[in-house]
Order: sequence, then structure tokens, then C-alpha cells
Amino acid sequence: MNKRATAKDVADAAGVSRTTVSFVLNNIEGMRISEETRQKVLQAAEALNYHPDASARSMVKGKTFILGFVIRQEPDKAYADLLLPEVMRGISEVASEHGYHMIFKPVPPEDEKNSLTTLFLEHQVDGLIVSGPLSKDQEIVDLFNAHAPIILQGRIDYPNIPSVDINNRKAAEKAVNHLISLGHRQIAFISNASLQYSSCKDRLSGYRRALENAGIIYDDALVFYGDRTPDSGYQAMKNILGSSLKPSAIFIASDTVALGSLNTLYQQNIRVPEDIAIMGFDDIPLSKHLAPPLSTIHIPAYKLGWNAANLLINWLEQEETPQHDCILETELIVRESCGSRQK
Amino acid sequence: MNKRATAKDVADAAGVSRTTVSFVLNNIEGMRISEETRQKVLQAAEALNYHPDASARSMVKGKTFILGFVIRQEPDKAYADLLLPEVMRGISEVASEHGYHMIFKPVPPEDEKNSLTTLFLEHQVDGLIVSGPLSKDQEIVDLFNAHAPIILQGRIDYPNIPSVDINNRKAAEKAVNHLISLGHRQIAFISNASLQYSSCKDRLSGYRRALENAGIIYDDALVFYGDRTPDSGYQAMKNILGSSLKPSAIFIASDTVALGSLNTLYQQNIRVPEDIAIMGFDDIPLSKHLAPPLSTIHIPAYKLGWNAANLLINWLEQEETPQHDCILETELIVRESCGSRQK
DNA sequence: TAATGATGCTAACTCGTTTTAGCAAAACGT
DNA sequence: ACGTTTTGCTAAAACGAGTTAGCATCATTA
Repeated sequence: MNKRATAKDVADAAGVSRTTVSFVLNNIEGMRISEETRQKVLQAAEALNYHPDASARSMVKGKTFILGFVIRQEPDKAYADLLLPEVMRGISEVASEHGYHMIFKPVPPEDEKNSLTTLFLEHQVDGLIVSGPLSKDQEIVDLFNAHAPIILQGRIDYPNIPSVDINNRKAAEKAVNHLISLGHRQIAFISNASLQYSSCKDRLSGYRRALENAGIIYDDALVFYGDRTPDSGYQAMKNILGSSLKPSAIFIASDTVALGSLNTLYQQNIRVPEDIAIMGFDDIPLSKHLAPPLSTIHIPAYKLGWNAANLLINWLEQEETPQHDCILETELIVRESCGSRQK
Repeated sequence: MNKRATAKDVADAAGVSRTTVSFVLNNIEGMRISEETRQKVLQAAEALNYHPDASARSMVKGKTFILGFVIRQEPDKAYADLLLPEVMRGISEVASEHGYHMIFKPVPPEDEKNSLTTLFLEHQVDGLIVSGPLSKDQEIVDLFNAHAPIILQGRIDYPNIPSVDINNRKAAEKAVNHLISLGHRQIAFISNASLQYSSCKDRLSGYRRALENAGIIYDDALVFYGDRTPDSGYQAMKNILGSSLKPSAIFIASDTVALGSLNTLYQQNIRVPEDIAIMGFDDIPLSKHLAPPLSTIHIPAYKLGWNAANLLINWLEQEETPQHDCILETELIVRESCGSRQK
């Protein structure tokens, strides 16, 4: 690049001032520019292939036009989550529409560099969407209290931070109710991640409530933990099979984790759903293609991202904090892994 | 935020000039600052929670410290590709290490807004990694000729643009050779995407070469097309089964696409590998968890991203164009979907 | 004692925009 | 013919850093 053209170059080429160039190219209302000058400027800009410098514009506007999308997880786990791309797609679509870009970054909770805060304080981004926060996440609370535009994709034990989420507890309850309705009473649980995460805690609590409503005694021994990866599901299922427990059904609070669990079953020649019923959660795009197709809870991931981005951009442009949380509906998707479908 | 603190605020608080603040905080060599002043500045910066403004820094440095990662696909297809997260992980890890951020954006080839060029000319990014370019991609060629730092993740019919890739042809050949070695001679092909993409063309050509080397006549009728999504694999497999062809094996040039194809087979009660052998390509993280675990070609996706990012950052920091392409090795992964493993 | 050198700091310019305030010249009204 | 308004443009001040050149002050040397 033989140096990018600046507004000054355009001004010189068109024989006008930088100010005029700016007025013309930004279509400023109320500034009277003759049609003749306007054309001269437009042509010069075209000829020089002029594009205004983003940093310079940012500085004077006080806005970067960049959104930060942060996952509160270790990078390897963040990228393993198969629901994530859908959320990203929702965000980036809205961002593009409004002329924003998106910086994506996994920032684990124990991050000692405070990358979340830094991202905002260095003004790399205008606002943040934080996915999968911990229940207690002081960094997020501090940022919010410092008036950082921040939208949670998930829930946190602190009021008033605007969020976009599903009702994890209700959804999990729905899932387990389905299993119960099919006659299962010995139902194990594999979590999507550790209980530090609010989504985890809520799903577990939904599982528990469904059991109790059906008069089934909740048993800690039936609860196992995944970490968002298929490998963790593989291992958890091994643990279940290796134990003396003989659940007739398992509710796995993440399809991604369930993938690994299904593999364990496949390896041990245990048939799904004939020998054991498997209920997933998330409805990742490939769940319907698994063998057997996974019954699960559909999360509107794209819409989650879409809503989060819209709330955030609205906040940025209107300068007013969103007043309401946005809770999207989930849906029980019955496929074949629970055996409820007549074949 | 009651307004972010600026360098001037720190200077005032510490009772020194802005220049001194800058010298202290950036640890400029050769500038002699007394330990006393240094501490005063550091304390003031700490107290005010000072973070230098990214835009301002960008402007004066002439660098944004942002890398652009662009996928040459429609957003829905880009986000459906299950290998992508691994590549992203590689890029973002290297980027983080060097103090760069990453803007991710799918930019389809027919994009009428020239988003790729704009991203660079507006100086939103310092350089670009472009994944999955078309064979002919004039916009990329133009950018490169304008000296934009750009690394391809894939190949293009134009010399000298630095790239990180695998040898798609050789890898496909390896895959098909495996099927042939198992005795298959009627082998169908489902592509990963349309032939405009170089990776597609190369995989098809590898398939063809393997057949010809084995004395098997290549037949256009056995070639089907996917579009990177499981759904396309589902449909392509239906087409195959609906035809009069009776291939004993199918090479599917994308595990993501294969997922859908496996579903078709499951639905029609066709057993893999007993009734038909399936060979994948990509080795997406979940391939080993499928039922049956998919035999495939391993692509070092993380390393692909890692190398691309390193090449690019090196280019940016050393100001010299990389001289060599970087071709990474693939590996045949034999699992169960081709029936080669004794159970 | 005066010249020289090192030490410790700062004034002022730069980056490329947007935007405010205002200045000429032309058009208008009385 | 003189004031007023409108039209069309520009000078200059931001924005918040990094950086160059140079100025005092104090210590050292001749």
C-alpha cells in the first residue's frame, strides 16, 4: 500500500478544505455544499480510493464501533461448545447490520490479567456481551457499576445487569418431566459444567424439582459432572456404568457433553433408547443427525445472540440502560433417544 | 464510568508532564526517570485506574493491534463448519500472546460491499487471515498487490500470496487409497462444498487420482455435492441411495457433511460399516464420538490457525513478507466407519 | 573557576478525523 | 444604496496518546 489516502489528500485533489470533504462524505445535514463541489469531492475520494481511518474516527467520536463477545471459559472449552457458533452468528449479524465489528475472546474467570476490564477500559470495545458468567463474578459486577455497557448472556447473582437468557431451571424440569412421563424413575444427571456457573446450578435445580414433584427422592449419587466437552461426557458415562447404579435414563445438560456419553454407550454395546434413555439439552445443530437422533431441549441460540446484540447496540446508541431482562422460550424436542417415538 | 482517566489526569495527579507519564508507563529505554518520579507516576496511574486509550494509541502508532479473521463463506455455512472453532482457537491464542485482538467476520465471495477491502483500507485491522478462498478471488489478489498483509488459509490460483494449508489432494488420495485397500472399487464422493473453492477441487482431484492409480474408472455419476452443512450431507446421501448406483463405500470430504449422511443411513437402517463404508475428512473434534466413530483424515486445525497467526504477526512486526508457504501434514485416522478395524 | 557532561524532565509536534464557530460573497429586502 | 439574510465554504480546536528535540539543573573534569 503506497500509503492510504487521507482526507487531506482528497481535499487537495478536489481543491477544497478537509472540512468540506468531511461534510460531503458524511452527508452532514444543514451544511450547504453546492452540487458541483460535492461531485468534485466524491470523484476525488473515489479516485484515491479513500476510506476514513477507523482509529482517527474512533478517537474523535469516542466510539470504537466494536463489540466484545466474551466467553467466561477456558479457550479449549469455549471453542468446544457447539452451541457457541450459533450465538456468535446472531451477534455478528446484528453487529454487521449496524456497522459494528465483533471481537471474540474467551476470558476464563480466573484470568489474572483482568482482560475483561482491560478490554473495556482501554476502549477496545464500546460494550460487552458476556456469555456464561459465574454465579458470583465480581469483575462483571464492578464493570457494570462503573457504567460499562454490558449484556449478560446468562444469569448472575446480582440484580439489574441486563441479560438475555433462557429459564434454565424450567427447561431442565421440562426435560426431566419428559423422562418421568415415559416411566423412568431412576434418572441420572450429567451436568454441562461446574456448579460455579449459574446455568449449571439452575439446570441441576430443575432436575431436582422435577424429581421431587414426581415424588422421586433426589439422590446425590446420581449426579455427575461434565465440563462442556464431549470427552467429559465420555468419562462421566464411564463412571456411571462403572458404578453400582443402574439408571434407566440419563439427563445430560448439554448435547455437546452427551455426544461423548453416547460414544461410551456405543462402545459398550448399550442400545439407546432400548437399554437406556438419553435426554440432552441445547439442541445443537447436529443433534438431529446423531444416531440415534437426540431428544433435547431447544435453545434459541441464534436469537439469544441476536437479542443480546440488539440490546447492547441500542444501549450504545440511545445511551439508556435496558430496563428488562430478556428471557427466551425453550422447547422440548422429542426425537428418538428417549424411546418415546413409535417407530 | 465517570469518564475514563487520561494520561493528562495521571500527569496532573503525579505532578509531572504527560511526556513523563508516557515514558514511565511504556518503560522507554534511554529515558532517565528518577525512581521517585517513576513511583509517583505508577501510583497515580494505579489510583486512577488508568488504561491508555486504544484508538489514540492506534492512531499515533499506525497500528490497530487487531487481526481480521475472515471466512469466505455465507455466515450460516461459516458457522456450521465444525472445524472452524479449532482454527479460531489457534489464531486467537497466538494473537493474545502478542497483544493482538481478533475480529471475526464471514465475508461471502459475492459480497457487494467489498467488506474485505474495507476492513483493511479503513484500517480496522493490521492484517488479514482469509480462510477458504475461492480458486479465483480477485479481491484477495488486489489486496495482496496493494501490499496488504494477508495470509491465506487455503490456496488460490495466484502465486506468491503466503498461505498456510494442507495438501488437500494428497490427503484425499490417502483417504481413498484406504478404501481401495479394503477392497472397495465402487466408491462415491460427496464434496465438502462447491468446486469454486480450491480445497474442494483438490479433494476431488485426489479422489480421482487414487481411483485412476488403482485402475478404477472415474465416473462423474458417483460425484455428489455438499455445502459444508450436515443438511447437505443428509440430502446428498438420500440422492445416492435413491439412485441406481450401489457404491460399497463413500468418501465424504467433510466430517461435518458426513454427519448428515450418517443420519440418512441410520434412518434407512443401513449399517455402517457392514452395509456401506464411510470415510470422512477433517477429523472434527467429535468424529471420534460418532456412532460409529468416523474414519477420517486428520487436519491439524489448531496448528493451521496457529501458524497463520504467527506468520501474520511476524509479517506485521518485522515488516517483511513471509517467503514460504506453510504446508502441514495430514494423517489417516482409522476408526470404525470403514470396517477396517477388527472388533 | 569555567567548560563539559550527565541527569531528569517537558514543550510541542504528530497521527487523521469530526465538529464548532465564523468569514466572505452573493442574494435579497426596503 | 444600505442593511440583512442566505449560501458556500474554511480555520482551528478538539480527541488521547507517542515521540522528538531541547532545556534546566547538578555533578564532574580541566
